[in-house]
Amino acid sequence: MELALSLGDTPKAFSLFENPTKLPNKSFCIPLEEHGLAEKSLDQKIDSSDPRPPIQLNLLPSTPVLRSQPSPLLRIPWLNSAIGVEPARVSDVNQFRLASVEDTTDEGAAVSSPNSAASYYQMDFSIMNGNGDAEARNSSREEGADRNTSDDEENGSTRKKLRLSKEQSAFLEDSFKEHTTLNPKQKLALAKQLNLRPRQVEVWFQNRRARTKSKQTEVDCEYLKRCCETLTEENKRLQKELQELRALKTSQPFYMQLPATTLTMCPSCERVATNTTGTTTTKQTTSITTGGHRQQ
DNA sequence: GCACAAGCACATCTTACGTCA
DNA sequence: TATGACGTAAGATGTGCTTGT
Repeated sequence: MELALSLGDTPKAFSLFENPTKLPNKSFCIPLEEHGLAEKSLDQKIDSSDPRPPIQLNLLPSTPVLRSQPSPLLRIPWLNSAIGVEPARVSDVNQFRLASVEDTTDEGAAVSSPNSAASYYQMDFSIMNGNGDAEARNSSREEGADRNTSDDEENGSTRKKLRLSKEQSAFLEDSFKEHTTLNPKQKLALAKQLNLRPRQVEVWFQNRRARTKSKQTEVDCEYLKRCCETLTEENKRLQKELQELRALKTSQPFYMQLPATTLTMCPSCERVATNTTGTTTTKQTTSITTGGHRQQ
């Protein structure tokens, strides 16, 4: 039995899954919501009056979302049961990647820049923004688009960072919910739809994945902490029980000949063992010496 | 096998924005 | 109320790795 726990980024440690992108879609996850760690920014971005359902992050430890960083924690069933977490099944959210792609370079995007008359946006987000702040943001975004066509060094001004409008962010979030990586066509389509450069969309998705992973790491840490606490308690309890049994054995040697009244489960192999004096029988027919189970 | 391009993760920088004294 | 310091979120950039051609 191969146990592998990780705090953070140790993808190499999980030899069971060399290529996470080929993992089955039955992975478990620790929903952030359960841990009260749902992204604050997400909450901020999604207006409470927004009729759309709240965006739920499927932060899958093993989804293709973060292809090199599968979180293995919830592959350990006894850990889940130990801390009382009922893992949620999730569906694959990123099943498609088109093999043939068209040109998606930013140069290509420049053709459909916001200032291009040939652009055919499906949604005019500059119109959708109803407040002056958003308008300012859009104007700054257009400055960004202008910067795309003219070098920063050209005007010598410091770059002005754009802030995506609520609508743009919500739209990107929705897209992210559907697929956390973009193929070039999707990237282009999103960029056109949102009046952004493809590079911006790409960067947004990269950052989003990174922050999702960061949050997932937080969740994993919390999860491991709880596991550790639970196991420590269990260890204490078992040590105490062992001491009592030893004391009993020395004081009442004949008592131990009686059959045990409790069943114990080996946490490593999950086999139920009936303990009697001097013998241990498992309820499974397979060898109990495998999988790290130590016969006592 | 090598070169190249594309895409990604990751670390980091930079800027906008909210909070608080 | 205005303001400056501070922290945080998020957009942007650079770098190295992987993968496909």
